Amino acid sequence: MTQKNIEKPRQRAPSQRSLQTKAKILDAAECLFADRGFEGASIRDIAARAGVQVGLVHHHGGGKEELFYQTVARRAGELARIRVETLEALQASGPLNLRDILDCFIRPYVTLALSGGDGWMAYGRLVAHVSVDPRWRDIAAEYFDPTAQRFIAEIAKLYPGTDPALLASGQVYSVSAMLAHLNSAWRVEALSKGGDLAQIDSLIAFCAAGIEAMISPPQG
Amino acid sequence: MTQKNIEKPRQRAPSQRSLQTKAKILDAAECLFADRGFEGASIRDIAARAGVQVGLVHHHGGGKEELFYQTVARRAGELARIRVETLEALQASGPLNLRDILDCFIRPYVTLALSGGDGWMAYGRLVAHVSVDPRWRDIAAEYFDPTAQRFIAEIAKLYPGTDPALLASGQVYSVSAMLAHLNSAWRVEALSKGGDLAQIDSLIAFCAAGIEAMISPPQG
DNA sequence: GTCTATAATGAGATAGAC
DNA sequence: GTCTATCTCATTATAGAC
Repeated sequence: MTQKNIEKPRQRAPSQRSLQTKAKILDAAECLFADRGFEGASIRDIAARAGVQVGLVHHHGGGKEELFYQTVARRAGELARIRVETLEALQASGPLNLRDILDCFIRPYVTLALSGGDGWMAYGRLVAHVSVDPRWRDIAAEYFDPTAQRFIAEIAKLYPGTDPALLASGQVYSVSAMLAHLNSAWRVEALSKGGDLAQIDSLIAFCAAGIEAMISPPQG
Repeated sequence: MTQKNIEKPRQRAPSQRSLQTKAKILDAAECLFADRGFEGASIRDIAARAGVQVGLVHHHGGGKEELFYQTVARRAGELARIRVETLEALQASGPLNLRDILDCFIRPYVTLALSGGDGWMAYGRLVAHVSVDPRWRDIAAEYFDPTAQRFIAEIAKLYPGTDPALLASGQVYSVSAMLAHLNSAWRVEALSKGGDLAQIDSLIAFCAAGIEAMISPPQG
């Protein structure tokens, strides 16, 4: 039943307590890396927040950089799976338009962030750090690019002959807007005193109309 | 002729050499803060890149956090001035539509980044850090919000009665897309092998159409 | 203003007992 | 696996000569 990657033969499975400890460490690392970035979060802060000893963070994390990778990787697989499953489920019900495809990409993530617990919300801030910093380009290439490529390919089917760079730009702009939607509520509030926050449908409408406008500019 | 802020009475104006040293320090800080974030860039790295001693960075910067503020502030005033002047110049020639207004906000920045020297390009990455991290909300409120408010107000004139939060969200999404345009060329390249990069007009089209779609959703 | 030198702290990482 | 204790190094910041 388990489909965990088995890289090396182990004597035995990790104990229940070990798994819990590792989860606590990843939870703490996720939150602190998200809030303060890689250098801004110290191993000691992470250990303190997880309620464990400093040495344990090294034992489970295998160094700070490796811990950062693990923190990003933990939810990346599940997110990619949900996105693709959502896409394929909707495709089974008929042909999709641009907005449908973007909806399958954006809505699962935003929904998880808003109702999947603090971890998923922090993960959005973490991904924002990864997206901004070329230093983490390997992480982005490994965990995010495959899904992004898949969705770009779906969009390309709708607009054959379109410059791939244009579609890629639209994807990148849309991801940045999605992350801003999740992470910049404080900015929106500062700029609009007293109004309600924009909802997810507005975000998806923004991205879909934006991509359409890029691809098919007004004639003349 | 000088319009520098004079906060305290000083014996004399700073020497030419002092100004050059301070500029070198701010240049180095700008680049390193932009690349590695606040904690990721050390005073020593900044001093080394500026070609000065560690003590001088403290002398001119007044501590690391104060140096970060100064680094953001240095170009913020000029950027805000150019944006508003561009807007008012275009307004003098006739009524503006949404795309015109966004053009006045986005194009000056992107143009400076692409042709105004390495400093302005690095500044885009620096602003991205400020925009992501609530820790710097005071900086954003002081240096970026007034201009953003001005442009939001102009857009609001075009769509009276629109929810202010919707306009603020559109502004935040647009800024995030603009920063992605400047900072995420590496991501676009990874997602579109070999194609040309999208140009600034595509970005503005993306933002304008996105905002229009948010404000006036398709009926039905 | 500039430079050298150093203080004071916090960082990541590890060793070894249990 | 977990914990305590420690090592080693880089960091910010400052003091004081020039």
